[in-house]
Amino acid sequence: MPPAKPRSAARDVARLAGVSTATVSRALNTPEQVEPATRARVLEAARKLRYVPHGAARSLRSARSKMVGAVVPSFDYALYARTTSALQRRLDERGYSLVLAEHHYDLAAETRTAAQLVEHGVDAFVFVGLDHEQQLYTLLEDYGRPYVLTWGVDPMGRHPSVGFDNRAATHAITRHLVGLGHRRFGLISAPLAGNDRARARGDGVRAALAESGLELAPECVQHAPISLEAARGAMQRLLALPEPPTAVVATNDVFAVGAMVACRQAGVRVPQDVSISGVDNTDLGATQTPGLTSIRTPVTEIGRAAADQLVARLEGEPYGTLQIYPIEIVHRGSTAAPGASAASPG
Amino acid sequence: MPPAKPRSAARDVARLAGVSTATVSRALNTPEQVEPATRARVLEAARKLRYVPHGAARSLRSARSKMVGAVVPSFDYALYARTTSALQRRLDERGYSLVLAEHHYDLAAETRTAAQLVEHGVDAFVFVGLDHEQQLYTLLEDYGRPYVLTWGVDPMGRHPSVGFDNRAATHAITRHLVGLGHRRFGLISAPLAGNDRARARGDGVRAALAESGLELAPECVQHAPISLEAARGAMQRLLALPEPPTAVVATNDVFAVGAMVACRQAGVRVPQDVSISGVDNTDLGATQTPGLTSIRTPVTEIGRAAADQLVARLEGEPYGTLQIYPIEIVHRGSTAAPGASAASPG
DNA sequence: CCTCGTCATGTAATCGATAACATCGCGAGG
DNA sequence: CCTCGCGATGTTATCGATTACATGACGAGG
Repeated sequence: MPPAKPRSAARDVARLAGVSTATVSRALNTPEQVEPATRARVLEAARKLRYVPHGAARSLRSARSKMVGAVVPSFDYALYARTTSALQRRLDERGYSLVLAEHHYDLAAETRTAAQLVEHGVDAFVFVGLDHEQQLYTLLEDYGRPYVLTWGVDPMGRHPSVGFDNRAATHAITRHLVGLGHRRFGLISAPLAGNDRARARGDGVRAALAESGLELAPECVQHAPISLEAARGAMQRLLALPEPPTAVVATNDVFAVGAMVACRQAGVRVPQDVSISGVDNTDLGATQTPGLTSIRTPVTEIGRAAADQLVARLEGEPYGTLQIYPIEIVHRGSTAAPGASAASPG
Repeated sequence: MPPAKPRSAARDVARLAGVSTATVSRALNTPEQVEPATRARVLEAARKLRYVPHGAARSLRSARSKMVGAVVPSFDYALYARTTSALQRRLDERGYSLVLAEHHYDLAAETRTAAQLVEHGVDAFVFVGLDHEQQLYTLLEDYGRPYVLTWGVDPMGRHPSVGFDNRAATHAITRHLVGLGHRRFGLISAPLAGNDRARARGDGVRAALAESGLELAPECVQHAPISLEAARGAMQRLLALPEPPTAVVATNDVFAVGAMVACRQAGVRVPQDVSISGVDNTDLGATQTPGLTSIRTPVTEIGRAAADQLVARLEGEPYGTLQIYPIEIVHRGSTAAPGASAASPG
């Protein structure tokens, strides 16, 4: 490595501009406090020296790093990526940076990661879902770090959250399927441990069925890690049942597409032999043949709202702690009345 | 916000353990330098007080933040997400954290973002592709920050890079299609500005065609931003040509799937009427009907190798600056001889 | 003409961990 | 028995920007 040119410090800028380091700091941070002529000299000097303030020194002194941390389950799931992208854009507009980490659906890892980020001086946090270790909340409170939970709304309002009603999402889809005449349902869901979204979505299915006097047979419920491959296996098990379901509700699009793949391979027709629905309305589902009926979830809205709330709190502006966005069914060709001929293509 | 409990500092741990702050620091960072009994007392005290070292103070003094920054074009493209995920896991294993940012295919934004991260004390950088502003390299050199370019390999070896031969990827696919008997080709590519991957992939197509005395008609080349919708439009334009191509090479799977959607809507059969191929071998392509022929690219390998190289450089270990991974065609049903009946399903 | 307040700027303490240097104690070698 | 050396630990200067406080100049009001 070539010997690094020593970075310019506030001291160098001060010398060049003929002022003190205090004035440099003021010219950059509270420009209205400094004579326009002086300010101009300082800014010019800073530009010439390509001065970049030393963030560590700044956070050390001012206890502010202008970094927001997001700890998501996985980068790999398209939805979180979209939300994170929206989050970053909005933070960027407000002069904050995003630090991103994943915990691979391990809540203990999530707490450890958050601790590391606190160590690095991250000012505020975004988490996914409502299920978290008590220890995480303790950490955040001890260090006075604001946070927002996303993708779910805390019914008790104990934690600031932005999201939508996960239960309502699958409830709406299930009602739709019941309305089409389905009576025997399957459910493909993520493991429930530490995943409130999966629980709420499962509950939505059960509640909608109960309203019509139906229920979910235990053998018709399959849990799988979020991957196409696992979902394919889950669907294969459902198809192998003596009396397979005529409608399968998947708690997200990845599961639903995995299920469609399994049907294709088994020669089971969608939607004539089985209807399949997802949640999240991803490109993956939308481009299948037939198109996947799904629920549009407020992916980018969540990211933006989380950013707005955190920045507001950090800057001492007013903010609301609970934001619920509406969802919407997107009908495509993967759902139809049982035994019907193909629905309009999606 | 409840009044934050003042965070425990090294001083508090020192007091509780009956040692000096220097010993606390040593017990945590260079444990072999401290008496086992003392070390145990310190660690116990740190645990009790839930002590988290102050990262800003540490970086200020030691000029090390243990953070690696990755600036990617977009979180939204599944491939970068996979690579980033692998990168983060490996960094985590080595005791580093990942700071992630996106630049939305804007190289000036990329440089600005990197400057911000330097300001926050990020130790080393990962970038995507070979095209970057000279100013970015200057910044990195001035501040002595190691970096790796990913997803492409620098033929001149001027910059450390890990990736694969983008040109070879489309070259191989095009040769395959020529071998099947195709003579009239289409290309759907990302805009070339600031995107060396797109350029290399386009070159690969042209080179393979040239070897068989063929060429790409100008009207058969479509540029589009990376989105399904844009790719659909591009394919519609190709289909509207007086003499549409019988084989369309897309420079990534998103384009290819967008093209398949356009065909479906236009009643054009894949692969009988037109063959379509992608690059990157994503789930999106793999689950289409028919399955998309694509190129498996070393997504996770790139992330891991980038992490390994940077950590090695930061820790003063030996490292190689150039790593090229092999690629592989994945044949599925979307490619066949022109006018053939359906190939084996994918 | 003198005093006081205000605005612009300088001076120096400060944030918390690290690391160079100082010190202490103990065992080995002369 | 004394000294030297080394390992363990303490003391303190330091990283760079911020900010409380000090200073000095200038103008208004008595």
